[in-house]
Amino acid sequence: MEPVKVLHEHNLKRTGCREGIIEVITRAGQPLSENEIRNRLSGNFDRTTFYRSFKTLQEYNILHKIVVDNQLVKYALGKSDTKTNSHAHFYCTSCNGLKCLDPVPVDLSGMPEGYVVEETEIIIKGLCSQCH
Amino acid sequence: MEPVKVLHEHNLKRTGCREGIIEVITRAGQPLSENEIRNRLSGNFDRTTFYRSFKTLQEYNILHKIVVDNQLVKYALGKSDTKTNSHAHFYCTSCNGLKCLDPVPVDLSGMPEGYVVEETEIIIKGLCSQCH
DNA sequence: TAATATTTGCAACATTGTTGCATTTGAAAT
DNA sequence: ATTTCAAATGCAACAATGTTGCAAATATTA
Repeated sequence: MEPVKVLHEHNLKRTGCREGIIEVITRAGQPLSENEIRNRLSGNFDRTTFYRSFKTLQEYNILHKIVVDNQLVKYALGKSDTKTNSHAHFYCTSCNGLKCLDPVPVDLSGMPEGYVVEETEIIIKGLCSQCH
Repeated sequence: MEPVKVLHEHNLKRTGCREGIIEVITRAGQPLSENEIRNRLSGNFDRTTFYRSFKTLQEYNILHKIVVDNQLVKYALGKSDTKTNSHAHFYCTSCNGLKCLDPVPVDLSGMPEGYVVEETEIIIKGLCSQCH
């Protein structure tokens, strides 16, 4: 969907930074890091503005954050989801690319007594089809 | 096992920082952050030394790093493992405690064509038995 | 005890992220 | 079209986590 529409639907102001982020990630078709996004954007935004935009867009489930090995952070469109069916992410250790996968079933029958599960996060590492 | 023995077994020099890290995490019985470790240690070590010790101990599979939501980093004893049976971690969103779980089966039958899986990481979030 | 390869501490720097505050701006109301 | 004002921005400063280079200190081995 058009970035403008997405923002309007959520009653968010239309700003260059927000629009740009959505558009760039949409066009790339895969999660991108802050730098990857910045390099693809025409406008020049302060880092604070970026982070505030990321935060807002995450709060409205317009995008979600993925962290691999800490220090490698990328952002993807859509909301991340929960519980036993986790929205998983694939990380290619060769090209550093990320890919959102369909939910991967996780067997939580072995959880210890008294623990309540609210959400699961899965990072699957390996080689993507390009790098294999 | 005694910290000294662990180090000796891997032909690592016995230093206060390495010994202390192993001992403190062993005693705590759960993964600890850099600060939690520092506060429990008697000696006062430079942050660089800490990180180099963590690195070495990880290379020798004496401990492993766990990252939650990026920015929350903790260290645990033992090696983290791989593939379809992932050594999972439970994160309590109330007390911020971490717990290493038994391997949790992950169904990777839905992986796209041409992708090679080398390792999976799972963070399960929720409430621990104390906080429930 | 002496030799030496490792480890340490310090300084500097990198990345990711947040907060406070004054200024600017998008969009609704007039 | 202009006014209004809450929301967004830019800047400066700071925090957490982590790395690199280099000289000084130290653990083990001979």
